[in-house]
Amino acid sequence: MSTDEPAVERPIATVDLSIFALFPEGLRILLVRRGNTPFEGEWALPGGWLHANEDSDLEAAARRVLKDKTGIETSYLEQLRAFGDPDRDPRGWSISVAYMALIDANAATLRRGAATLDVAWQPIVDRAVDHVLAFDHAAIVGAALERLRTKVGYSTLPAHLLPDAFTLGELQAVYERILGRTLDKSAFRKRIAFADFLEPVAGAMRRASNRPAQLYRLKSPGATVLFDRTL
Amino acid sequence: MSTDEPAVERPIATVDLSIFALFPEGLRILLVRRGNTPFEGEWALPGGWLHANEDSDLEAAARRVLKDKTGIETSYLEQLRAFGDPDRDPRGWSISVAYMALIDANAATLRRGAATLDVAWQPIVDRAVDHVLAFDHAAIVGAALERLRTKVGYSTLPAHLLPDAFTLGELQAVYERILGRTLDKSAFRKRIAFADFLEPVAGAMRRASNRPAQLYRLKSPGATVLFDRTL
DNA sequence: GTAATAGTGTCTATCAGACACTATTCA
DNA sequence: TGAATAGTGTCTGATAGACACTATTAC
Repeated sequence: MSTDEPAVERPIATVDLSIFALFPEGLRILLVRRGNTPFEGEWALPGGWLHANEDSDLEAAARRVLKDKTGIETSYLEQLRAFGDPDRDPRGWSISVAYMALIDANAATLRRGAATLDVAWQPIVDRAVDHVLAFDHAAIVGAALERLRTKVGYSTLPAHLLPDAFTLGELQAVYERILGRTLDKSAFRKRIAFADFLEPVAGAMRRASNRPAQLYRLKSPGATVLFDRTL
Repeated sequence: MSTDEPAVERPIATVDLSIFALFPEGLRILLVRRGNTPFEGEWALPGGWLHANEDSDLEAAARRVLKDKTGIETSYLEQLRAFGDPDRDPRGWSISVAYMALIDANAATLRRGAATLDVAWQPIVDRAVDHVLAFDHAAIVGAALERLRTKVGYSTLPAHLLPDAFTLGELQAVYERILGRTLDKSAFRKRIAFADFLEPVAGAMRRASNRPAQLYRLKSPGATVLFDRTL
């Protein structure tokens, strides 16, 4: 890092979030409709400027946005990467630090916010959103989906799309829906048992018109366990 | 992304590089000694401000820094992530977009540059640099080493630390030095053959006082192949 | 009983790692 | 010849996936 600060303006810097949740119809992403220029009226990722006096770092800014839009404070949140070039924002050279969050759809209470016309869960169809998005947000969503699909294959990440307690059958269904293929029940359970990241909730069972299923929760909700082989 | 631009100043934004190369004594990282405030006289990662009229995006800025310091244009370059908080730079809220580069030590010609007092390959000892570094660059180096060591286990990444043509024995030695353990020759070669990312250089052999070894090169120097299992 | 899902056991093809063996050069 | 590294073949323990089986509930 040199100190030859150029006379030109510093770049615009924002934090933008790809917040995913699983619905009965499939995977959805939280989008907002912009109430201000540029791209007024268009759909975009929730995000915003850094608040210099409020945000202690980039992740804190992302958590602030997540809480503002969904009310959720504890959730899986991971930085994807930074996107930056002179053209993605018509106001000039800009940097977006992109984050991905996974939440339980039932735990979120959407909040529109002052600067947005609308906020909604939009379906993911064919690995993309079926809307034109503001800025380069379509590319950011593409990178987030790529990361999600890749990481699902070798991590405990999908558990964050479920409520705190869930059955192994429900967890397997989440993996299958995101991977887009069926998994063998026996092999899946061996893998989960080996990874050793779940603990049974004592006495808690999911009851239906069949044999009841044991409920499990994450041993360490904050830690994501990586498998050493793909599923 | 909302448009409620605060009255406060936009953050400082820089690109900083962790450039690694393998020397006979071990892994080293390229550092510069700063010639300007803040942290004048201290060692830091090579990096700098975005050049609004010159850089077409963040990676172009990183490639510009890489070329300025080493003369190298083609190299493995990967964004780590962005680091940002109000305290890492005494001048105020700042963002560093961190990149990791791997180069062949013999291909680099170090260039000091106007704003730096010195530029040198510093050894990596115990997963860190044996110097106090400016800003939060020690944390960035730690993240780069973490990414390097993790990714080596399941990718073709170490090949970029070698010259264009190399033997399988040399490639195995690079994996072993970065992983810090020996690998079985037979298993290693089976893995490399399965990954199918090398091609023999016709007729080119490494000669010594033993059986000559076939030289190989990357089929696609730009693409990094990921294994589906760890080494 | 049936329907439905939970949960477990067994078999097998595959493969990573261990290890030994052959091959080819220089000195 | 010996030294050194290149390159290959064989065996074995571990295991992912296929598949069948048992278990337990509601109705």
